[in-house]
Amino acid sequence: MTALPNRDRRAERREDTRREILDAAWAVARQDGLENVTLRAVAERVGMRAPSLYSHFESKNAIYDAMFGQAWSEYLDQIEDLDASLPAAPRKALLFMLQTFVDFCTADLPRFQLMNLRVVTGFAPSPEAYAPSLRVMELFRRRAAALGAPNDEDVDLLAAAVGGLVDAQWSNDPGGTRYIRLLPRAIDALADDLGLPGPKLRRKR
Amino acid sequence: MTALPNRDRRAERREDTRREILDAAWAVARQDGLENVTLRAVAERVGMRAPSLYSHFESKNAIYDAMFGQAWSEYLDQIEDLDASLPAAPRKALLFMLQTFVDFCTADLPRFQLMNLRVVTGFAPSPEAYAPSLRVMELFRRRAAALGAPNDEDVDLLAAAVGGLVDAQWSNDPGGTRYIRLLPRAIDALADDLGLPGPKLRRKR
DNA sequence: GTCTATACACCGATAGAC
DNA sequence: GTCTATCGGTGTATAGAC
Repeated sequence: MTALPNRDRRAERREDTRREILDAAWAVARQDGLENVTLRAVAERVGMRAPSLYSHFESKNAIYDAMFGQAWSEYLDQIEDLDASLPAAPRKALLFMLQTFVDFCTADLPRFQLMNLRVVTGFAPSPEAYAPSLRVMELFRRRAAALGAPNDEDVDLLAAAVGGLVDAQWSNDPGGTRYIRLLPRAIDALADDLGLPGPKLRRKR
Repeated sequence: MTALPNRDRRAERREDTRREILDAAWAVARQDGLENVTLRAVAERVGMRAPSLYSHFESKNAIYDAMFGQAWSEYLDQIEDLDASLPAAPRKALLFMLQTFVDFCTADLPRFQLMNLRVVTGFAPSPEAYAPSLRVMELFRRRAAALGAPNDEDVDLLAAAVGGLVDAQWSNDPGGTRYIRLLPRAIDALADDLGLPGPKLRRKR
């Protein structure tokens, strides 16, 4: 009976290659647009021929799928250990949380398109890739409940409104702040409606 | 000196053909998805070969452009003569206006994607096609001002939030009402923030 | 297992005959 | 104005070298 190595070096290398391919895909997406990602362009960036990618991903949509999961996981990592640094005031805490999402989404257009819009037709995230986005939503619900907004509908409305602000920002004023600067006002309005304690984030006009 | 006919029959026929092509493009978009529209599929539907479309549109993006303008014009027509039938209560009037937009956007996914999202990369609407969407926004601002919301920022926030609701509806619960049913609550919250007179659309929890 | 070479069917677009 | 023929590109599939 031979001893098994305690690390599977082959699997590690495989995982490295997969990550390298995904990095290349992100780079191409940022340069040429999310749906202008081509297997040939990705392959060239990692020093391969296009068909070789099929040794690591079973299709182009599988690459999109992995990118989708990667993006949400990255955001999840960023907010997971944030409980300690949340402000005490409920509205400020809400703003802080949502602002991290807005910042994350406005920093990278193809990432936002992949995470929040259904830009790539024929692509629907697999349950596995969808999981981290559900965890984000769950975490958000838990924190909102702790702040005094226990209702799922409230969180849905807030999430949809924030997504709408980011989308409008990218669509109508890319690089500017015309829409996303309205986030504090949106939170105040909703918080008032929910009966969340003050103080208000913005002065009333 | 020969008399000119008072109608340019040739131009009329040309316009008819253009409209026929656009109708076919919408049909393909609804069947196969907005970005799976191919010139060959559109041409087949109108009984042509693909290259013949170039006699009527200078590129595929020009077809998208015309569709974009068509969609917004259609919505503009629908709401232009609505002043008379608006409810008297400000919040009800606001809800009525926004509900027409939500209904219009939830009725047809490719149309919504073309109007509100930037799904087709490399496509940006021409100034000419963009005009009717600006007229819709202008009309909306005018009516909101008449209802007591004269500030551009308020209208921006409301528009972005409504767009977010529709997008979340299509992305996470297509065919359902989970998000769009929150419209009255969203309006109440914003209206309270703006100091718009009641009565409220929804009972407070 | 990993990669290359090659092929296929499709895409948007153009040239030129009629 | 519509056609055929064709171009360079695409995603995808498979055979086979190593």
